[in-house]
Amino acid sequence: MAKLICLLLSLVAMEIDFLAELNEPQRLAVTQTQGPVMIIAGPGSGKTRVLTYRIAYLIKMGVDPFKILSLTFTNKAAQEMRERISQVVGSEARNLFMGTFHSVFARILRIEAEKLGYPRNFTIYDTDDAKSLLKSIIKEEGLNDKLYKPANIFYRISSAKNSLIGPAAYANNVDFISDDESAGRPKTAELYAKYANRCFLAGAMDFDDLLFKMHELLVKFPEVLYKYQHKFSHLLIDEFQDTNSAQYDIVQRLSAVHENVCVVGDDAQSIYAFRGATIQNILNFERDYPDLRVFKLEQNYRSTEFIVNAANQIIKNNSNQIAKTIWTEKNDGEKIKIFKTASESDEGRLIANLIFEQKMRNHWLNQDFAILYRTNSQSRALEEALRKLNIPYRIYGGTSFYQRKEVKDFIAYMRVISNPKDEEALKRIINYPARGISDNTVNTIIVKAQEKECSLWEICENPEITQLPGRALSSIYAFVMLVKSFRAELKEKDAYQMAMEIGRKTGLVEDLYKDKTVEGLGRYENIQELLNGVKDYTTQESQEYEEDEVQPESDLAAYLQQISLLTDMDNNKEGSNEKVKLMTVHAAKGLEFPSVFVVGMEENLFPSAMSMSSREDIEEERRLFYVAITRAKEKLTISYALTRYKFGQMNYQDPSRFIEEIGVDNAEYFGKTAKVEPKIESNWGNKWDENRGNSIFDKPLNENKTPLTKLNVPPLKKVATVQKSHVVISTDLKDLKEGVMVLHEKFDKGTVTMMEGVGENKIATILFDDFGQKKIMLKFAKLKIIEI
DNA sequence: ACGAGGGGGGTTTTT
DNA sequence: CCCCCCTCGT
Repeated sequence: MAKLICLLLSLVAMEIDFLAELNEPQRLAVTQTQGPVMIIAGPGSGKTRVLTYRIAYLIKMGVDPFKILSLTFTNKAAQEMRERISQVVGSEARNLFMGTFHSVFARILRIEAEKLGYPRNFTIYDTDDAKSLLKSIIKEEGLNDKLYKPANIFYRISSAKNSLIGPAAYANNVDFISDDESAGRPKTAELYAKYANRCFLAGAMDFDDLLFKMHELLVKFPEVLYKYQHKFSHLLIDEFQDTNSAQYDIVQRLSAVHENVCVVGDDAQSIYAFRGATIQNILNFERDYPDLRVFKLEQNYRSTEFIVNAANQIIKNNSNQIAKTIWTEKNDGEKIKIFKTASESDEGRLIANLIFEQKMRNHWLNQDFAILYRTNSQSRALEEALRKLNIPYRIYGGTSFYQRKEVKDFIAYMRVISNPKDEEALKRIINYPARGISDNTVNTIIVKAQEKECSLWEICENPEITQLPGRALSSIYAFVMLVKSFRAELKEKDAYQMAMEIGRKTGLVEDLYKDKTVEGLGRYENIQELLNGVKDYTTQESQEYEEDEVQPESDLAAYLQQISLLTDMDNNKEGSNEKVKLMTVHAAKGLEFPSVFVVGMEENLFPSAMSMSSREDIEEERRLFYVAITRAKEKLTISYALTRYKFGQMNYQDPSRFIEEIGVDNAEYFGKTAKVEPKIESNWGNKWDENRGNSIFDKPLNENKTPLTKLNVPPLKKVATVQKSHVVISTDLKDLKEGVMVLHEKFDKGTVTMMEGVGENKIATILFDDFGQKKIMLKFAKLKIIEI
């Protein structure tokens, strides 16, 4: 009785808590626990809070956490949500089934794999593995690898899988086939079939297979479908606008019995169409669930008024959207600052200075800042500038830790030991470290495996049938023995012990240890880090789940599956909490920062040149910009550069069309001219012709091959006199080795003198000011003196 | 078997 | 420019 009262009291207390913290639509979205629910949630509208409370509420209402499946976009989001829920409901939160689509399905597939003919410890091929396999298939088929590029074929296969089209269906699919034919790649369907078969023989699934095979599992095995339909009584899907048709199909199937499915999304923030995501899912959802309750969260708690206004201004240029108006009560903010800079490095310096200044003025910390860009390669110039001001930063995304060569090699050993059929891993290590198995031998094994329709490993176990010479055979025997000796220990050892064993027996760690070069040291440290990671994983797993029904999964296969789905975002590196964060806009989805910098707002960069062929493309880029600016809570700074290097070639840039869309009332403009011009006059080159005194640019660039370090001073040539209101784009002498371009306003007056002949493939230029003191050196040929 | 050096190709975003 | 791949030399 007392217990019941307690429960009631806590329910009441909780209800009050919820009511206090949630606004009306949020509260409705939380408490509508039965039946299909769709929450359209604008940026900063408390979407995560609603999801968190909804799950907590479900648990408090007596739903078993084991029966709740919550699919998020990143593992980190899941982890954070789990923590927040456990603050409300306690340790029960641990039993929630939470994670990304990919990781949750991988977990289920691990349990059910054998039904599909896969081993339980199947490997997950990452994109590199997949492309490498495709590359060898293309080669084996004797196809022209200029025409059949692995990346391209991979993309085709990926799109097919995301539309639930298997190899057989692909071969009969009019759209796919006609596209391939007109692209001159009629063999694509065949390659798809071969690829799928090879993956199967290798006991491997790629990322898309995790969805595709999950779907197959539910379709082919009604008892499995039944099992999971009843296991999960409540489904929650975050970032629904970024799900693809395969994901939607699976969600529909899983929720078909109870229809307790809650999707949360924002059509205006859909930015993953390129990997099959479709807003159509949101529209279909209304069609497929007539009883659907829809809630719109339109109040933004994150950003100040100017930012929200600008966001609304921008998104209204898109034709395709669900009507909603985001509003905020925070009306005391400052305007968005828009900076025009001369070059990429100038932009970097500006941002670094602004961060420095804002830190001082507002007593903000490094972690309050984020710099967002369209492409990963843009981080370089920013890094340089931040480093010069000693501002600690951390880059998210880009080449992940697990993709480094030495790490991949080490992991390949673990993969082969866990699943010897894993072809890609086997190929990596079969002769690494060198053990006398040549490329030719490996090719013979591949051919034989093809012939026998089996994995490479099975050939290695019986290498006699290849009729290879005795020397090669004995090398293979030795290799097989090595792997088998590891496998024998698999049962009694956890992942960490196995990893240590591998490091010792293969000599991998020792080899790296011996290498005392800087790179070698780095590689050694990476392996150490990897081993630490394995250790953390094993201890964590066994501790956390000790008293629970959940099985500890600290074995090698589980570890491997987990890391292959880990993103850089999930990686909480030491000290990254005190750093400025650099990432692509895509990676910033779902995050927020007090001060946000959106850099490189130039036409052909953002929007990307690759995404301007259709209205849909442009609209996705616009949504991406919308996502970018709505990350900012208080300060938003946008910048663009007038020049940018691309393949070592300097190009003049136009400001992004999106800058205009912000609206002049929401922004202040800074830079060389006071106002942002919608179009920059393209007369950059003309003035030059008038001013230049000779034609050093006409000479072939690679005429002089003196290395940069041997800096001689050839005779000077007077080229031009800079007049007032001219701008010289040049390079600081100290920046020479990095080739950083700067805009020098100081050169209001002065003589520009140039010389040629320094640096490989480059023409260097030296500028003197009138006082003959400051020397500024140009590394690049394309000096321009322009009038503003 | 490995490295240096030439040649060619790429230019988006990611689970 | 940068990175990958191929070749050729040791």
